[in-house]
Amino acid sequence: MRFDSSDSGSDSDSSLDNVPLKRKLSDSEKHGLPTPPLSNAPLISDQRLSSDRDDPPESDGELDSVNAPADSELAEVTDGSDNGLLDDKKDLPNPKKRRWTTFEHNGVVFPPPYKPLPQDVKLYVDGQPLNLSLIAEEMAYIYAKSMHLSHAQKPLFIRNFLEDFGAAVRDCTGVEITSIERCDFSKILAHIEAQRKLQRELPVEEKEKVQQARQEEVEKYGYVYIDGVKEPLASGFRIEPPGFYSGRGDHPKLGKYKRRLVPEDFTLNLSEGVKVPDPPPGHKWGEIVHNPRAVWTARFFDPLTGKDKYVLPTSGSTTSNASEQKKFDLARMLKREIGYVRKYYMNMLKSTSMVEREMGTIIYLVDKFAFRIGHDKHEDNADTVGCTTLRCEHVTLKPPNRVVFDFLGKDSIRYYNEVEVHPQVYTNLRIFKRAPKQAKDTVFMTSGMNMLVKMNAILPGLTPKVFRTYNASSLMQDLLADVPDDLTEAEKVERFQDANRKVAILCNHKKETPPSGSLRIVETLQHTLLEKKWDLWYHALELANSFSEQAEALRSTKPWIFERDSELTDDVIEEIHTRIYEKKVKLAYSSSKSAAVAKRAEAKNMDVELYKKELLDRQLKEAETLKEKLANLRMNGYHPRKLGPAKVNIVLNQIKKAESDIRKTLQAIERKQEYSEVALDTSKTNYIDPRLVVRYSKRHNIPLEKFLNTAQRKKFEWAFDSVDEDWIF
DNA sequence: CCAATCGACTCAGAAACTTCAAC
DNA sequence: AGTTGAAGTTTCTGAGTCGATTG
Repeated sequence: MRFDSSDSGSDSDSSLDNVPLKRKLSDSEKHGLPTPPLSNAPLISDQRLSSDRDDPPESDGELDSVNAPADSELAEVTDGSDNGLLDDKKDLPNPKKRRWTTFEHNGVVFPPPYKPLPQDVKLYVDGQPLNLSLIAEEMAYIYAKSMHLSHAQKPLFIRNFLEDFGAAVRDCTGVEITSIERCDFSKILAHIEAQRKLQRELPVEEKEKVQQARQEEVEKYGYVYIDGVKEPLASGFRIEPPGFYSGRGDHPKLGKYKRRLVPEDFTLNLSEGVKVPDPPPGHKWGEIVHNPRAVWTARFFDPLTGKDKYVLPTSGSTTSNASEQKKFDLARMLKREIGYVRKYYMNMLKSTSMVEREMGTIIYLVDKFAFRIGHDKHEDNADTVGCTTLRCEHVTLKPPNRVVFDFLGKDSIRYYNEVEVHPQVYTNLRIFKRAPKQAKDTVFMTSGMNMLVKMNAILPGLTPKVFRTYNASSLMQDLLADVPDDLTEAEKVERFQDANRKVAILCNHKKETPPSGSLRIVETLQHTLLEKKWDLWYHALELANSFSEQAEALRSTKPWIFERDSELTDDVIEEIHTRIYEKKVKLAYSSSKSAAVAKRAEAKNMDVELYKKELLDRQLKEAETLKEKLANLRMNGYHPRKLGPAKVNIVLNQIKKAESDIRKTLQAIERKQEYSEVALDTSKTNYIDPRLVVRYSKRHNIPLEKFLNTAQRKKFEWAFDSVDEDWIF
């Protein structure tokens, strides 16, 4: 037992009194026992770093079995005079360091100016057309373009929109708009639709011209030359047009107007002596700076959010590749040290210092559930939380050691998970939840910033995010290792996707699902399923009617086959029958038109048209006969004709086929649904070490294209060569 | 000194756009 | 054989993290 039983689960925990009310680290707490001294002295010896097979035992990732490190062991790791991680830290991007000597680019692309609507296209308020100022009209136009989107339906969005748009309308017309219902955008909407249609129907060569112009724009503005090397920029070099704020979740500023940006809003970053790009005529750049410690080319202050926005090099650029690789190598470093790190924070869990105890608990959660750390944020943001900002209402305790987490995380994506935690973690959570709180009802007092300091003290370079990367990549590696060699390529691709999906679930990456049943493919599958269920039941009835040995045998082994599925109501069966009939008719028409039929006619030396017609007639007749037969079955209560002994085996096979079809269809539906809410791309692009993908591809000799799309392959080019099929994360 | 804020970067899902394939 | 919807891909910009700076 790692923890004193008197400590865990006991109400008499006297250290409760020590719960500090301030998010503040006193010196003694920071260095509180029983954790090792946390000076800047390196913690990790060379030997520990160089060997990844040396880790203290862990039972398949279960923390519960991790023992606290013996003092001697800690002493040993504390003693190391040289620290590989620390060395590595020297290579981390050092913001004080110069990143370039020459830094040259052509500035940014502004969106085209607003083109006024034709005279006869107006906004109507209370049935009256309004003569809007250019700016008010532009707002109306932009709103009309996106009014169908779901976030634009939210009352908050409409309220904020009406506030800003209403002011603009009042300024130019004196009309007060008090509700959106009084506004009629239909004329503008129709105009937008007409424009779109025009765009769609543009001749091919015109479309190509547009494409080419866009390409030239990319060539001119889409790159920065860092020390003479051409590096691609993220799409932000195209400046965002005016719009209405589209924050996620319940963001207080949803629907507020974002005005058009002008060159005066921008700061450009360039090296001294290079040509400053010409601002658009009649304008000046806000500021020109020479900041060699940063790689952004342009920046503007967004007055709505109060934050700076940057134009930066994008994936595939040298700087991005380097930090990408650094990120994964740091995560690999954590993998090698994870035994040590886990012991360390498991030790903290029962510290007499409440701050230490909190921090241990936080690291446990970050490690085990891949939570983001969470930082304090300003109130006029959506109410989302990370680990250190969890409030008591987000954490429900269920004795003896189950916990339900239910909160909105980044992008207001809901995290819901009921889990088992280590008993000590459970005890700690109970103490923290019960402790008297200041204004905010947060579970923990420690801030995310304090956690950064703490983690860096445990392992230089370690941050909360590293746990996410490490756990994602590590899980991916384990899951891929389980894939046997003798599967087909398709199966191996599927296994890769399944692994990818499990990683995405760990990271809680989600996507909006289309309303259930709206997917045609799911509907078809559901129909197929019902059809197969009908098949099964019908053939079972036939078999039962044979009074054969086989029927009796089946009745004793699989009695359920003879039972009518609860979904097969009379109405449903009638629908199934209609579909079967319609399908047959459709098939008749399409097959009679096929080239194969024409060929057959020629082979028989018959008139093709005549042959086709005869065939069609025959098949249509068959369809009618089937229809009647099915109708009769329904009418007389599903009594198929008596089955002769010769047919028994045929029907048995049909039953077998129906059974397997049902199984396959159910699997297909399940797979479809399982994938419908999970976003695979985010983890593939940001958390799974691309070298794992390359290794899998090489090991099973499957082209990389099956796993990564064009953009991802470009992004991960740096990983292609360094990896063989034995590479280990 | 240290908590709050700033600056610069990575991560994120929705929507738009493009291509593909099934009727 | 053209339409239509789904799947794949790109664009867009918002929302985090985290190291440095500041008051």
